[in-house]
Amino acid sequence: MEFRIESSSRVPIYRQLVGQIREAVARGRLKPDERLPSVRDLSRQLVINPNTVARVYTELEREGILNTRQGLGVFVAQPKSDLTKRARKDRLVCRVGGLLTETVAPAVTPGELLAVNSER
Amino acid sequence: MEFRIESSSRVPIYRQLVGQIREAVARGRLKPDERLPSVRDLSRQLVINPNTVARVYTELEREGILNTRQGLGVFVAQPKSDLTKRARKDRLVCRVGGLLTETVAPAVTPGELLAVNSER
Amino acid sequence: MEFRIESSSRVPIYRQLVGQIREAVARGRLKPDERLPSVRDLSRQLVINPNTVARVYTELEREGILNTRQGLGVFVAQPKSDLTKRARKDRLVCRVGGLLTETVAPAVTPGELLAVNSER
Amino acid sequence: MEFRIESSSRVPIYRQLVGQIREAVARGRLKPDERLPSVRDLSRQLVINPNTVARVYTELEREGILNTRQGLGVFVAQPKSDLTKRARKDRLVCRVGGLLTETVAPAVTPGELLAVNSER
DNA sequence: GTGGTCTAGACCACC
DNA sequence: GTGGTCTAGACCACG
Repeated sequence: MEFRIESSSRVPIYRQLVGQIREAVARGRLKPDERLPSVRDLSRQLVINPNTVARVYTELEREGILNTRQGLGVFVAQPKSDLTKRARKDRLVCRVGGLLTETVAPAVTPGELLAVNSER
Repeated sequence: MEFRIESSSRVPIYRQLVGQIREAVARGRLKPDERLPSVRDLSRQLVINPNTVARVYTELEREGILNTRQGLGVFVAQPKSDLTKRARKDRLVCRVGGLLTETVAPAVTPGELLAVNSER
Repeated sequence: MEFRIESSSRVPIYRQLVGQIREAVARGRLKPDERLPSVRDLSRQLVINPNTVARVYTELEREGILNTRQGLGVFVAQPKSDLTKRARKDRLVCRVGGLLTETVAPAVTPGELLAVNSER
Repeated sequence: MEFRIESSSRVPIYRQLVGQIREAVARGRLKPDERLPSVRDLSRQLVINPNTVARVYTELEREGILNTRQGLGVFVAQPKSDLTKRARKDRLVCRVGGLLTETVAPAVTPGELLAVNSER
């Protein structure tokens, strides 16, 4: 499993990582009980501060996506309840709606939106 | 035209205002050549610093959404050229795509996305 | 003789007018001893503040391009010496050079520059 | 890399700085991924307010010339796409054209223009 | 009156 | 340490 950091992005590094791990878990690229790289390894690999990686793991543990086992490492947690999935979906729907109004010229047809979705 | 600032929000004041004005222009609640409140008036009304309002106007002017006329005030700009519209659309499509992967939930159907769009 | 003000421009109105009159005189569209519109007429025509027009005439009079005859109006002055022409040319050469470095990507060929010049 | 502020100039400090950095990047004196002085350092060096430096960096980032990495500093961005280069070129050609008519002196020969270009 | 620029100094998020 | 945001208050150019 590989992660990528875009240092030119305005999105904080820790948020980029959180997002990528969340996505990997959701898509099954990271499976329950699979072990993640250690804080030190991942920080060296991405050339970022170890504190930043630690923060990412902590945050995802609070969300219930990861859990740490003392002395063993950080692991993917068991799948969550449907309730959480529902919450995530609502959040997405809300944010997309926000984007649509934020952009002044919404000359985007439904078809184009779907094309973006299906490409991914 | 009224604006609201939520000081409890984590979103910077100036970004809240930028968003509201952008949206108002996009929705036609603010029309081309319409004058916006003066920097001083709006800052008094929202109880924020005049510099913060000035920053908002400056940023929106750089985006081509507003333009200022020295000594007269700040006005809604004429709609942009198709070229710029194209650029905005590309930006939107790209950001929506990013959202779709960032958010874990693939449990959103195309129909739901469109519903969000049509509501607005 | 007609003048045009672009209110969306960041260039101050009075500077736009000064430039247009200077150009008109230089190109011979306004000839020596020709009378310009009165301050009040021109301000009404352009829908700008009379003070602004007055400032323009004052500035051009200081430059020796116009002169006012009390009770009669403002007129185009007699042609200037070559020394002033030389000074203007130097100014232009300097400003074009500045533009060329200011723009980050000077992917403009000499031929293109000349094309701009000849079109006008 | 050194910057100079002329406080006697009518050009705002932040615009002087923006121009110098833009030029340095264009000329290759500042190379992609090179780090610029921190806001605090540069403000101390030039004896100006940190906010003014921050404004410069913010503006250049919006232009895509710089990008900031949280907690690390501000860096020269990678060269832009051809599309953007094209836009810049168009802008330049347009502005040069404007200069040519604004300035009264048509007494500049094509050869002189080119001389300015090649000197730089 | 309008916006534009600058300073001084504060607090915050991120690394 | 880094940049980002906000406030307070000053002075200037423009209309």
